[in-house]
Amino acid sequence: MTERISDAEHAVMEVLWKRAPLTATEVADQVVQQKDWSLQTVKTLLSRLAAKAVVGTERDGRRFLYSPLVERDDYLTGVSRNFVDRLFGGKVMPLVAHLAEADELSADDIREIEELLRELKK
Amino acid sequence: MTERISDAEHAVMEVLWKRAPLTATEVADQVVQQKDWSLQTVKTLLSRLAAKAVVGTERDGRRFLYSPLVERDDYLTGVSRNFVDRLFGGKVMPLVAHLAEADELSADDIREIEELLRELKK
DNA sequence: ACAATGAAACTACAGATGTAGTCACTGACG
DNA sequence: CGTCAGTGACTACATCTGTAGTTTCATTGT
Repeated sequence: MTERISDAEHAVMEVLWKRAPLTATEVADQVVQQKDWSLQTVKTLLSRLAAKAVVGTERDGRRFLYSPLVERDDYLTGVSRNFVDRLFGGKVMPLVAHLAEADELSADDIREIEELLRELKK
Repeated sequence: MTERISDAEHAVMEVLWKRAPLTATEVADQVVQQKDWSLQTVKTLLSRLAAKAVVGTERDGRRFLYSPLVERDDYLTGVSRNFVDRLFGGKVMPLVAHLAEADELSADDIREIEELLRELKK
């Protein structure tokens, strides 16, 4: 049921998740610092997101204010589960194991994660 | 530099990663148990993968034998890094934290990961 | 030698995606 | 009051993806 968000759209969402509501121009100003896109491109992405009801629009005089309609957390949960399911058979352990073996985990990372897990077991 | 592999193509790759080389028909036989695709669809996917040099072809008389040219591990590393970079700022901890908060981690999962980390620190 | 079979090659086609351009309208400015 | 700049709406268009169908060629059994 969760609407699909493409990579390009995701960059726009990140801006809105950081602060909202924003006008299209404000969003574009932020996005352009990351991606080399034109204002029109950002507007198109906002329209598509609005069409999918992933962002909401609120009229403000001549322009619109855009706000996310889905929580970043919910989105992350969805894509994370999907990712782990597709690539690691739904188990997180193999993912962590893989990252570790690929040297994507520093000693500090490991310490941080251990502490986090200790907290969780409270 | 790592060639993009689409979702559908990935399903085909999983079969080849399990066993290779295989003929197109053999691959399709496996894939069809998971996805409800026609033989032609699987052949198309194999062709696209071959065009991208993600699988290699070896003539065997009248037909071809297909084998993966990229290691599953390398592929996983690439997509995992990309995933963690895009969604969690490149840090694994927030990912684990997120999964934990979203109740995607069972107590068993946590124990397993802890043990894994302990091993790693050796 | 010929017809049926099976496999690769080529073609198809709609929907999603990335990346804009252009049009029309409206309020602000001179 | 006429012009311009900002804004949303609509249009564009090449690729990529998912999902096949059709054509062609070689092989194999009769």
